[in-house]
Amino acid sequence: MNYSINGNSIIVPEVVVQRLPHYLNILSILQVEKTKIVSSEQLGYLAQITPAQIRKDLSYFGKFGKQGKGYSVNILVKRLREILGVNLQWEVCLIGVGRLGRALLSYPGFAPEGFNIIAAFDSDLKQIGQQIGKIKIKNIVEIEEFLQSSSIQIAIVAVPASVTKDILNQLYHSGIKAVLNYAPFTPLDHKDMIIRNIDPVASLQSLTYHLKENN
Amino acid sequence: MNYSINGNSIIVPEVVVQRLPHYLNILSILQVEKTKIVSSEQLGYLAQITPAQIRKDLSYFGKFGKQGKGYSVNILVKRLREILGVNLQWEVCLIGVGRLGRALLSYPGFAPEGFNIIAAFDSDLKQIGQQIGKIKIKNIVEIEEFLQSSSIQIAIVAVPASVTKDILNQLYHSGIKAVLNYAPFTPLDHKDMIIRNIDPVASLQSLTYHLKENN
DNA sequence: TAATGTGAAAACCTTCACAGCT
DNA sequence: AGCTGTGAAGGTTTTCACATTA
Repeated sequence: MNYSINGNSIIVPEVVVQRLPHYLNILSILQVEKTKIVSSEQLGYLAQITPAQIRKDLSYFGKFGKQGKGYSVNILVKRLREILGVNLQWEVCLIGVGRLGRALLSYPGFAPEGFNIIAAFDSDLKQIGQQIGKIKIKNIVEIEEFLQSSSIQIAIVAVPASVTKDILNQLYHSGIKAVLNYAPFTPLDHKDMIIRNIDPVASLQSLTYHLKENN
Repeated sequence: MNYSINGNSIIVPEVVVQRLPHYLNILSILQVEKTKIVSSEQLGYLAQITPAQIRKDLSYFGKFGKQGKGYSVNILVKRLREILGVNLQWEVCLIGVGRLGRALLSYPGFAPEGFNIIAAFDSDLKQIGQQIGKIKIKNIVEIEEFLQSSSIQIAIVAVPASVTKDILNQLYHSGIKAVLNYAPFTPLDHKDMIIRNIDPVASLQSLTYHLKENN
């Protein structure tokens, strides 16, 4: 993915982008603890990443440190939030309000980070019309129309495996640009719609590989 | 991580191990559809991975295909399940029975894959003693003793950020070898305890990077 | 003939090591 | 004096391309 400094577009490896939230997370804790300055050495220790890696990662986006001193925690937090786009508020819609979807609706971790679920959809007639907190569950068939009159770019998908592919296609055609997908992985290559999969079973399966005796 | 073929130990890159559940997932679907043979080309198309990558990945573990033909779906499923250790049943304990923990307890996706949550722990006195399905919630202080008289190697952690580090240390000292961690990332380097983090906020934050205008 | 299995090449990512700045 | 920022080196992962085999 590109990042431009002074009009020069630079390719930032995706692995680097995915480490930034982790840095930000640790820096935010330091900020709460009123730490003013942090070196790549200290940050590396806290993040379990080599100091060189941290400096290199940050260097893709500019020069944020002071040589001989380190990084200002406040400045680095501010800049990382800008880089990630987390300084903005993001409206998100939720697809699927089963057990998992409901847990996500009431998950208190999204809003403080600027992610606000403002609409929820399902296909189950028993669910449609129900009120959960501030949100009234809408019929999935209305989603395309709804998204056309909104600026939502992000969807969280928590639907059964059997309908995931259809839902993702529908979201794509409705203009959704990014998906956090809790359904078991559905490979789909809509370039210009980015999907992050959360699949606990796959994670467990790669853990058991390491637990087996005969490996 | 090592894998031995005919007594020769081979280093398998961790990225490779983490792709295997994905292959297995797609192959299982093919199996249900009664597909008998699949080529790396077809599998690659379905998995959105290059055919060469798939062949290379599989070659770390042996020769499963027939030249000129492709791979037998049944054989490949069987072998991948053995390689991942998913042909076995795994007992798992859950730490934290808040909203998320309860959703995980009733998540129907674990058991069919051989992951059985057989105990749950919390520190909240209101929760302790409660019965959820077949499971009675135990006091977290009893966990070390409990684990010593069991063969559980895997824990799923769904506790508040503030106590995650303590819990992970406690699990480590109780002999837990693998953790699926839903709490915001806690860097900790206990070699010989493997941690997989699931952090939806971090995932969303790396998505918004790509959605910003000025990148 | 068609597709695997695999060395070798290419691409990518991490670490090193030090010039340069404060 | 101390730590950043960064080319260059080193290591890892992916892709290529073809010999091999059913």
